[in-house]
Amino acid sequence: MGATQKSIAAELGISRQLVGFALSNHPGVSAETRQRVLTAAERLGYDAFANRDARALIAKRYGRRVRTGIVAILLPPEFEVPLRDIPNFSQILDGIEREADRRSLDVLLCRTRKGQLPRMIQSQYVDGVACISTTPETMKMLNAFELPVVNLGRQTPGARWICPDDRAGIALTVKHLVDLGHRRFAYVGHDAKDKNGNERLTAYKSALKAASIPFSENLIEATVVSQTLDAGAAAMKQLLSRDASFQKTGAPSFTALVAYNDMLGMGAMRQLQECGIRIPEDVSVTGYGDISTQYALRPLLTTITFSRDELGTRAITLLSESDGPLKPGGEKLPVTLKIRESSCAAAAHASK
Amino acid sequence: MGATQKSIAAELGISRQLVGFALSNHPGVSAETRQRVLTAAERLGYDAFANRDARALIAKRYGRRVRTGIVAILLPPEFEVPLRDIPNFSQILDGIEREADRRSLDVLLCRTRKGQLPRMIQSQYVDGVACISTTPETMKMLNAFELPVVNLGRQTPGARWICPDDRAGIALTVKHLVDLGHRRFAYVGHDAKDKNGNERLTAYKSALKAASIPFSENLIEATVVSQTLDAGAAAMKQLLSRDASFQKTGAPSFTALVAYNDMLGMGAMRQLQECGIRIPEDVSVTGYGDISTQYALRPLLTTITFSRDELGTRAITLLSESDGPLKPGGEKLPVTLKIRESSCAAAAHASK
DNA sequence: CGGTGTATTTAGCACGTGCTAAGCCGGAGT
DNA sequence: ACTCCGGCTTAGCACGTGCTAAATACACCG
Repeated sequence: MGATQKSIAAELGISRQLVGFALSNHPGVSAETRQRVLTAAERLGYDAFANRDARALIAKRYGRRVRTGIVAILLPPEFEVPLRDIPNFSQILDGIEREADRRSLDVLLCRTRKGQLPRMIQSQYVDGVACISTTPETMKMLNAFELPVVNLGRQTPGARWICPDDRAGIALTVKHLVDLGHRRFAYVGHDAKDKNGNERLTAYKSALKAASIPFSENLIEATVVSQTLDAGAAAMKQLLSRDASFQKTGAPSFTALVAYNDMLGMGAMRQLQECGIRIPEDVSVTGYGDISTQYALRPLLTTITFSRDELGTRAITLLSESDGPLKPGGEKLPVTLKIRESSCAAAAHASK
Repeated sequence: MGATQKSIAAELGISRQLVGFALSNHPGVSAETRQRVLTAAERLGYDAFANRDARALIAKRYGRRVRTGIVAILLPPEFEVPLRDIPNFSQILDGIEREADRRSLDVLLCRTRKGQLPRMIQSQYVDGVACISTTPETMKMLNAFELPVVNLGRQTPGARWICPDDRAGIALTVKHLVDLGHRRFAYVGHDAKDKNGNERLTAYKSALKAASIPFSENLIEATVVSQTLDAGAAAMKQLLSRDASFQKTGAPSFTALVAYNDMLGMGAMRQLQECGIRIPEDVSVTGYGDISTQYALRPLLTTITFSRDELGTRAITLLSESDGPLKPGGEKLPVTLKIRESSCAAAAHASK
């Protein structure tokens, strides 16, 4: 099927090596021979890619890397996050796939298996790796390879990452709530070990400060690592159990709730509703990440959104334009506030 | 980095060939030597996969195929269907990915580029191909390769496919509408060249017959190939322009509309609404495929759904359990009726 | 015509593997 | 002692390629 240098050489009655030189634009080949080789190669359907085993082998011989035209998407381990729970995964993938297609790259989906990096990555069979919200530990492992690697949606010091602009996002949500007249805030879903977690909480605090709203540590609730609806509900349960106002009157001491992300926000919302608290009339809730529309929960979350497409395309662009490791650091994507059904003016609450 | 047979041999002071025999369980190697080789291989981190170039090369030498541990997902060309418009793509992918992970396979996303099959498939670098609703023509091209190939969600004669059970699905929807008291039906979105199209229309006709409902060719509307909202709306416009009752009274001659799929159904619904026809009060609409929840359109479509997960897992199972071409033919997945907001009793219409 | 230099071509190695055939070595049979 | 045989080990080829070094062809000059 696929032609080889040998078969071309046999066709033209010259040596295999000469064909190799001609195909790789080596100097010292007569123009006439080169032309003959090229046309014969065309005619016989010679495809360097088809014989990539040999090329890979020879590349190893000379300590070079060979481009495979494959970029790996490293998914979080399955038991942690099913694909459909990755925020708008198909949008990210859409961006990735479109840009990869434009650059004639293929996309390989793979996962870490029991702490081990995928063999396709370990054996350097990809041109780059885009990670979906991967842990700093895994990023560190990836740094050992001579590959461009970028983490999407999660800040990881010492590695390259692309994230939504958390500071701006939280500032937008708090401003939105303040503009609606809210003065008593709570925050749910902080993870002190997480870089994004710290950034969002810091932004939250400084946004409150900017609006001269008092900040109470008591109204922050942490969650376990698993970011599920149940985790959000549990966190809210905790928060309410410490809330003197809620214990006495059934009305929480806050009218605005900022959640670390949509999933936790929805969980917290569910818990609030189960306690007879109406949303948004009693408490306005905001999320982050804009995944709530996938779920049939009401009300839809007011949240922060950003272009998942751009996240994907930017990642592929970054990877394909470098063939060595990327220098550590991050870049932030612009965010917008999506006002939906879970937030309303605090006045409604006052007049109840 | 990666150990080779050579390096193991050097370590043990034996020949490279002996190492090769020991590793491939060749008979005629003393038990002691074999054990020494295996422990040394373990210790040095010998990974057959890492040296797959050489294995691929030698496989070519002996006319064998070498397993790469990669299955390709062949997407429809980009300009036709963006990923997010593939019905519940992330669910299918979820099933694919989970089963692939379980079998230690990786998943490669690729597209046909200007009519050409992806090079990864052409050069036999995958162990199998799962196609997403691919055309019969492309399936024919794929049949030329010595690979297991299966088409998902579309019947393709001469190739292997997995589909929802169209006959049962349409029977369910028609029965649902009949049970609601509907007697006057219309159908939108027929494509005579499409196998599924024919199957659904045939099922539609025989379901009507079973309920002794008269069938009018006049109340079937075809569409162009592109299955978009606009195409659905255009088809409905056509249908209404031929509808004498609608022309005279503004009320269409049908109270139940069966659409070939959700996308066309939603388009048709939009067109009906624009003509002042209420859904479901005036006309009940059903779709097929259950993708409407992704869109913010109201009312949500009553539709046929099936397990996208199962579609994916079944595909991977099929591919990974065969290393030659699959014999042509299909299998059908069980479907269920999802009653949502677009259908209601015909009585409501009668009493209006 | 022989020598010298340059343009063009070829020989050969290596990458790491699977398989065939040939080599080695100890014990049994004649 | 010589041959033979079976178990174990090694030599060698091939897959297709990129590169180095050697070989060949060719033109030129004294």
